[in-house]
Amino acid sequence: MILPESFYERKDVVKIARELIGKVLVTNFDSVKTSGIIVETEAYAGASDKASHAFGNRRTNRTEVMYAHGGISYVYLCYGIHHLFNVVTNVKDVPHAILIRAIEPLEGIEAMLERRGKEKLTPVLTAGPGAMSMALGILTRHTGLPLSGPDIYIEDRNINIRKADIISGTRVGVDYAAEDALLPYRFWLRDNKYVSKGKGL
DNA sequence: CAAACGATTTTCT
DNA sequence: GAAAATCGTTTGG
Repeated sequence: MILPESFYERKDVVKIARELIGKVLVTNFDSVKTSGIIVETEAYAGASDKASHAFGNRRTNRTEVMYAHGGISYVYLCYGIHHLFNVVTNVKDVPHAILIRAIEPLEGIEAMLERRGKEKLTPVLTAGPGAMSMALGILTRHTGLPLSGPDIYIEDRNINIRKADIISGTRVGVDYAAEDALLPYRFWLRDNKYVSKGKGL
């Protein structure tokens, strides 16, 4: 089933980030369906999180969509090249978001290989937020779309994930956030080949 | 209006 | 392991 809006509108962004592990992210652009199991996420707790674009309730054109109610997408262009896909959570005016960092490919692998210019299926295809977005065809113009479909949505397919296999740790690429860079806001599946290496660890 | 920078990935040494 | 690629957003004049 497709996750309902009530799933995203809860107030504990870290808990939602953990629960997204094992769910299935699906995109359906231009009649091409691609999907994968979410194996890595990071929580960004808005106003109180120095690593978040919305730290201190900073409000700009770019971050505006984070202040909407939960259940929509937030896509941000990083380093002028990479499109990073986030899920907006919590209620209106609370800018929480979850970065989806990696998936394990399920459907539309051929299309993903073509989008990435690859020939063989390797973890590099979708390990890492920029690579994953490109494989799924996600662009900045897809920001603000509802995650209830039809273009993009997240499903619960009752994939069995053992709680003990969900590992938490520090986030990647946010060293500048001082003490907030130490928070255990990153979650991933133990021993999964598609989890990005990040910089540390 | 001009300048600096980033929630990254790829490629070269 | 180190450095480049590359552009929208943000910030300062």
